[in-house]
Amino acid sequence: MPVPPKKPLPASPAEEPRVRAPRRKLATHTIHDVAALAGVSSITVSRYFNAPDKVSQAVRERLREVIAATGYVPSQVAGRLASGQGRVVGAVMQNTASTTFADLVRGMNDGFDAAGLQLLLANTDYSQQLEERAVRAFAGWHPSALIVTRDDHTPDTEALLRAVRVPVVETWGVVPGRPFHQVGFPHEQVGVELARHFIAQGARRIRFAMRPVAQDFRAQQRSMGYASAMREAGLKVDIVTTTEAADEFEAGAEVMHRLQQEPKRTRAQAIVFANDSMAAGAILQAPSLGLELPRDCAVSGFGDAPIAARLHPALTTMRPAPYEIGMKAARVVLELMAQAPQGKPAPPQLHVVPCRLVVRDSSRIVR
Amino acid sequence: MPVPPKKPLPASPAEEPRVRAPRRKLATHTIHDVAALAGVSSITVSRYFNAPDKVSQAVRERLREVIAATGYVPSQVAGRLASGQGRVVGAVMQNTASTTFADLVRGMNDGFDAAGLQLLLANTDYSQQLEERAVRAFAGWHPSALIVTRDDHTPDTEALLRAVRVPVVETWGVVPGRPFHQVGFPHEQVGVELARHFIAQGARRIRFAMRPVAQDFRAQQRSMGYASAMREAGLKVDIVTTTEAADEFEAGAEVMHRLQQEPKRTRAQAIVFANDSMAAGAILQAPSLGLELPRDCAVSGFGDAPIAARLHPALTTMRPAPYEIGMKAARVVLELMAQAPQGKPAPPQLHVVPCRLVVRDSSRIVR
DNA sequence: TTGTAGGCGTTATCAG
DNA sequence: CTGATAACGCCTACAA
Repeated sequence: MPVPPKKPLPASPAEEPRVRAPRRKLATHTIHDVAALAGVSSITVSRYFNAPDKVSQAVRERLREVIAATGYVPSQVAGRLASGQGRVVGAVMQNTASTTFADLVRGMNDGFDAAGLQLLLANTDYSQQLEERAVRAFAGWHPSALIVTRDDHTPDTEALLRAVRVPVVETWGVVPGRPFHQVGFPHEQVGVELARHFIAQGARRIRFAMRPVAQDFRAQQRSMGYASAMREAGLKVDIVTTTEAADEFEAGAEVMHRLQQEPKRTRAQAIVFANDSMAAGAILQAPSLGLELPRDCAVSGFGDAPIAARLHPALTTMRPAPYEIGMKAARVVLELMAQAPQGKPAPPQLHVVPCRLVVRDSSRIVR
Repeated sequence: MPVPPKKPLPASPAEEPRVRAPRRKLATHTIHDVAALAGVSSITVSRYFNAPDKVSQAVRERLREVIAATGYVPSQVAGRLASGQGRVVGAVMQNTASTTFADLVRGMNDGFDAAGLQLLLANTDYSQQLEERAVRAFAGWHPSALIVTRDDHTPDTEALLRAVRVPVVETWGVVPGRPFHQVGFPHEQVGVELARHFIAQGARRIRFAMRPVAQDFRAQQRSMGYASAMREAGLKVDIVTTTEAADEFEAGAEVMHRLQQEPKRTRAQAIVFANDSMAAGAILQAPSLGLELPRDCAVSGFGDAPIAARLHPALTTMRPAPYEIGMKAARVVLELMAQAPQGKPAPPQLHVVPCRLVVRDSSRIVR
C-alpha cells in the first residue's frame, strides 16, 4: 500500500516530505486570479481583452471593476507564447542619432503602435557585424517582420534573413533586383537630379563633395547618380573626398578652402554636397574666405535639415520624407502579415516614397 | 479498480477518436529538436546557452554543430516566461526625433544590450496622456525597470509607476524631492550659469527667450534658473516668448527682429536662448537686420549642437551629455536589479551627469 | 455566450 | 556533469 501523501503530522506544518520551492513568478496577479474574483472562467477574462464583444455586458462590467481593483495587466510574454504570434518587429538602424533616421523610427513606431506590434530597435553605427548580431538577437523574439536599412548585408546576415521565414523590408533606399521588399527612394536619383539641376542652368564644371567614410554607402550611391548624369551630359566627373578627421561641417568648410585655392577660371561652378551639414559648413565658411555664394560657386545639399532654409544663401536641397517612409514600411509589414498568414511568401515589391527637390538661392548659377 | 491516469492510448496511434488540430507554433525548431538530434536532454541545451561551463566539452561541440545545422535560436518569449524575468526595460521618451534624445536612447541601448536586456521605446511628443498609455503598455512586458523622461506625470501614471513594483528612473533632468531615482542634471542650473556668465561680464539687461510651447517644460525650468540668478543679482527678469507658428530657427529670428525695434539704450545687452536652434536662428538673421553680434547683443544657447561651433560668431552654449546620461541610467537600472532581487526597494538616489559651459565668441559683452 | 483540456518552448527544482 | 518533472500565464481548439 502506498503511503498517503497528505498530512502525516497535523502539529508541524513544515513536515511535508517533498514540497518543491515555488518558482519565480512573472506576474503578481494572473488571469486566473481575476477570473476567480469575478466568478467566471479565465478564458472569459482573456476574451474581455481580446474580443470584448463576445463577453456579455454584465460580465464585462464586473471584470472592469475587478481589473481596476487588482491592477491586473495581461502578460505579453505569456500571451505571445500561447498565441504563437510574436507580434514584434525588429528594426536595425545604421545611425539612431541622426534626426533623419530618428524620424524614420518615429514613423515606424507610430505605424506599429496602432496595430499592437512592439518595435524592437537596434543601432549598428553602420557596422555590418553589428547588423548581423542584431538580426540574430531579434530572431529569438519570433518577429512578425524584420526591417533593415541597408542593402549590402554580410552573406551570413542575408542567410539569416531568409532563414527566419518572415517578411523582410529594406528601407530608406531602394535599388532594383533585391530579394526583399523595399520602401524608400533611389539615392542615385538624388545625385542625378541635383547634377541636372546645375547642368540645366548651363554649368559645366560641377563637383560632388563627400567625406571618405566608407560607411555612408548612401552618399556613395548619390555620387554615382551624379557621375552618371555628368557622363550623360558629356561633362567631366569630379568627385572630391575630404580628409578623415573632420565632422560634416568641418568637411564642408574644407571643401571651400580647397576651392578658393584653385584658379578662378577652372574651378567648379557648382558643388553637390553629400548632405546638408556639409553644405551648411561650406556656406558658413565662405564669407571668411572671401567667397560669395552662389556667385562664386553654387551649392546644394541633401536632407532638408531645418537649418537649410535659414542659411544665407538659403540652401537648395533634396527633401526626403523619413517619417512617411517609416510609416509606409509599417504599413507594408502589416499588409504582408495579413496577406500571408502562412505559406506563399508574396514576391518582393518596391515602394517609392519620393524625394523632392527644394530650390532656394544657393544653387543659382550666376554668370 | 480506477483507471490509470497515464498513457491514454499506447498501442494504436491512429485510433484516437478526436485529434485536435495542431495549434499555431512560434518556433520552427525547438530546444527539444536540438536535444534529440544531439542525443542529450533539452535541459542540457538550455545550459549550453545559459551556463556553458556546466556542459562538457564533448557535448558542447556536438551541440554547436546541431545548432548551426538547424539554425536554432532559443525563444526569448518562452525563456522569459519560464524564468520569471522579463529582462526588458521600457523607456518613455518625449521626443524621439531630436538628436539629443536620440543620443540618450543610444546610450541606454548600448548599456542594456551588453546585459541582455531588451529596450522597449515609446515616444510621447510631450503628451502626458501618451506617457500614461506607454507605461501601461510596458507593464504587460514585466519590465525589469522603467525609464521616464519627465517628472510631472499624471496622478494615474504616478500610481502606475508605483504599482509595477519595479525600479523607476527619471532621466534627463533632476529635481529634488522626487520618489524615483534620477539621472541627469538640474535644468535650473543651466539658466543660472548662463545668466551669471553674462552678469559676471557686467551686463545688466539680460533677456531669456523661449517658444511658448507649454510642452517643453525643461526650457521653462531653465528660464526659472535664469530668473532666480537675475533676482539674486538685483536685476530685472525679462523673459520673452515668441509667437506660436514659428519653428525654432524662425523663433530665434523673430526675437532679433523684436530686439532691433527697441531703442538702443534700453534694449537687452545679452539674450539667453532656450536652445541652440533658436540661438542659431538669431545669429543667422542678425546681419540682415543690421545687427552685429556680439557687439550689439551677446547670445547663448543650450545643447551644443554641431552647428554651434561653426556659426559666426561661434555660439556659447551649455553642453549636456545625453549619451552618458543614457548609459548611466542603464547602469543604475542594472545595479538596482542586482541589489534588490526582491524585497527592499532601495531609496531613490540622484545621479548628476553635469552639463558644461562652452564659451565661444557669441557671448562676449562688448562695451 | 461560456467553459474544459491541454499545449506553447523554456527553465527552476530536485535527484542522480 | 546530466536528466526527469513540473511549472511560467495565456490562448487555441473544441464542446456545450
